[in-house]
Amino acid sequence: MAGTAVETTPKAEQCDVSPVTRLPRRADFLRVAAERRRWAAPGLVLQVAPRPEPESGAETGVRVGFTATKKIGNAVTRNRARRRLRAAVREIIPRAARPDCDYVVIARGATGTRAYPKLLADLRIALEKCDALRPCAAGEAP
RNA sequence: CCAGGCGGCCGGAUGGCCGCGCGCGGGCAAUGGGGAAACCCGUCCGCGUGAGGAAAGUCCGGGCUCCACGGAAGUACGGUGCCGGUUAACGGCCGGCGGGGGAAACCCCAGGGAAAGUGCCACAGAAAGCAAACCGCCCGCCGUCCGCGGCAGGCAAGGGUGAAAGGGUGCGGUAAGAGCGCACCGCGUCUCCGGCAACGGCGACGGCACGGCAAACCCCACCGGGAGCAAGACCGAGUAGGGACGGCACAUGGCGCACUUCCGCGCCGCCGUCCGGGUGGGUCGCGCGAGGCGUCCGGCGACGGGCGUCCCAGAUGAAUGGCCAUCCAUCGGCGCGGUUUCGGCCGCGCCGGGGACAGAACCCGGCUUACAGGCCGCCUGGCGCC
RNA sequence: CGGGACGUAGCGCAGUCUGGUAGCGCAUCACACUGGGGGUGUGGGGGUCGCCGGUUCGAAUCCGGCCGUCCCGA
Repeated sequence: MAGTAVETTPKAEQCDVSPVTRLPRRADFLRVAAERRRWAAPGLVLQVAPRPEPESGAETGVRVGFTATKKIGNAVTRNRARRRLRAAVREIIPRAARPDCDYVVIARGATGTRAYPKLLADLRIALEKCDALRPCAAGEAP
């Protein structure tokens, strides 16, 4: 499924990839959570909020933050969950997500053990359910 | 070969695709982007480098940083606790000593003081700490239904209670008994000897006087200022109810320096100038160190010293990864072969499972706890063979 | 990073300082009162005292080490 995006060269012209940066501040996490646009999949929870307009107008692409709480395990478990989510996000978000939003991905207990293709599917479905699919990529959804 | 004990070490490997942090070099992007500013930053390529033995728990000890701090004596509080050594230091470690366990190798022990004092020892038991006598034993006298009973004394062997009952075992001794006498053991005191010491040993004397609990209060000896990298420093915007400095005013009082005493010190009100708080703003602190490895010397050892060599993570919503393949170690099942002390063990093949505990956050020395599996060395005991 | 509290019956708590018997309320069970339910009364059952060691004759209690939960401060 990663191959489909690579092969669609003509589409890539109109649907170019957005650069992904991290969301580092607690205030941003709170703002995204307050928006209450969220979807819980078996492997992850996704929260979405429109990015506040930077008046200078320079878009920096989508911003993504990760959360792994103590509830899902010790430090090793949390690190592994966050790294898998990071890998999944890198594979999906730049092409499939609306570029004018901020995202927070929260790890769940199954994040570390869920089969990777299913984790990718979880993220796609969550984007769709949160109405955060990139318009031109909507038809590409499985 | 089997069983056991001790010490040390390792803790998956190789490859493919796609990525991350930091450092260095080069190209492109510049009149560049974000931001109030300090300050931070792109993209492409190459090279280097990137978690642990416990990085964990945060139980001790230090370095470092800031704060506090005048001195003396005593008190309080907390910790440690056989002796000697080691160390920057320790509650760690090493070597001894003593006690306990084990057939042995070896293992375990908060192991100072109970004749400084206070307290406790439930239940049971006559009696629980100071000597005493419930059943009992015995001489004498009296009575007698000849079983024994009473009185006056002597005794603590035996019984019984208990975790513990005023030394233990044996012989002698006696009316019965008793360290009453003797031997051995234990205990105490003293002399001498060995040892730096803890302690051990020989001997003499004592004739049992000294129950246990100090992880009960306590006594003795020694140690201890407080806080922690969110320490702290600088930069930026920028304020007063805070601070510093200068001037004026000023007490007899109040507060503070753990407590007390003595001496000592600081602060309090007004004006001016400068600084200054929060907002988890930014940068530094932030990796050459009680450092790693090798080797030689001293030491039983912990450890110390010399020489050579290496530079070895620095994130901050937090890099060190995601996915996959093969191999190896290994586990379960089946089959075949070998061996056996009939419990098993070893080798080969096939199928399936499948990587333990766990992630640096200022650094270091320990301790404690978790951990699939494996390797090496030494020691003790048993069996077999030569 | 620093500090503190708690863990005892199904639930909520005493007992721990000062060591020897684990107790109270609710719930639960049986019986009685009632035509039945509720309610009341009487009686009963139920606890590895978070786990592992140590001290002691004896540990829920004292000491040490682990585990878990919660709460403060910076």
